[in-house]
Amino acid sequence: MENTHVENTSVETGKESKPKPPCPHEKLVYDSEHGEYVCLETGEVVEEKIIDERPEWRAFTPEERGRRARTGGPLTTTVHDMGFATAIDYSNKDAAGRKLMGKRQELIKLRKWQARTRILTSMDRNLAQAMNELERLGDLLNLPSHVKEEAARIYREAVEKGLVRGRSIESVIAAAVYVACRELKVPRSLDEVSRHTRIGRKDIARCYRLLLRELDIKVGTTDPVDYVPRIVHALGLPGTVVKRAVELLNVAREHGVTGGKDPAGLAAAAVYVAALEVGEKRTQKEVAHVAGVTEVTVRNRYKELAKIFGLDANAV
DNA sequence: AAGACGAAAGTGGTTGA
DNA sequence: TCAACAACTTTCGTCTT
Repeated sequence: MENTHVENTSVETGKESKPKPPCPHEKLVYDSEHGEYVCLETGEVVEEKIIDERPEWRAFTPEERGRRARTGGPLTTTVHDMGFATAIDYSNKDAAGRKLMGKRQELIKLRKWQARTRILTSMDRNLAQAMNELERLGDLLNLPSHVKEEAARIYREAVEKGLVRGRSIESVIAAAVYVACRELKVPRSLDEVSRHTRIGRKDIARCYRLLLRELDIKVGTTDPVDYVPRIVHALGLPGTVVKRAVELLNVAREHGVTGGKDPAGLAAAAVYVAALEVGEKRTQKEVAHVAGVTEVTVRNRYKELAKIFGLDANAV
């Protein structure tokens, strides 16, 4: 990674060097597998520790309870009532610990209403269940929290428009997750999403299209570039490979060979070539495996890339 | 022996009548 | 709704390292 800096600056010094920041981080790509942002200019990992905004739900023992650093629920849309919930407990004390003076009857009545209104409408009930499912699915897919938030927002909107009626919560949630991934450029394939649900890819795809249409959401076609960091990382390759692979993909796009092709396959081939170039060879099979395509597809894309760049075995 | 390459047949999804 | 179609996969054989 460091060499890249050196390379860059030494090239740039041609035009009278003012000390630029080593990496402006203008083009960042999210490596969702590891919760990192990777800079396309330098391949540098920008931020590794994404803050975990999830609540600290669990405290099984009194000691654990004491150790919980944060208080209060997170104010997020992934909690069905936005995190606003008041509980009237059974100690008959108010928040300051003073005894509540009202008649017992009154308190009992209050509690009853509280229980009744906490999950007020069927919509709230639906959302509560959906958020549960979203949390589960999000964990299995290693989704960063902002994606889950977006999925939650989409789902909420879907419910409000009555799109869930007649469909299973699970399938709409899965579709919402998929939409959020596409929107936020966190590459997850339809297959990956469906693998963790009981819903087939077909149903999810149908719901996905429905959401796009009904909620008027636009998602760009998947950019192969988005897959690159994930593949590179999975292969344990240096960040320079990311940079090079992205360059290759951009040139390839200009030559118009990327249309209609599986983006994962394209990314895989680019990574394969880039790895070869930096002398960190990986087999086609390895690359294909982590990219979720077959060896043959990698090969075909590779052939097309090779034609453009006129590279035979050499060419560094 | 393992990887790279290519041909041929099969599969799931999209498109256009 | 059906057929044509393109892209991808599976399978298998051959060549190279």
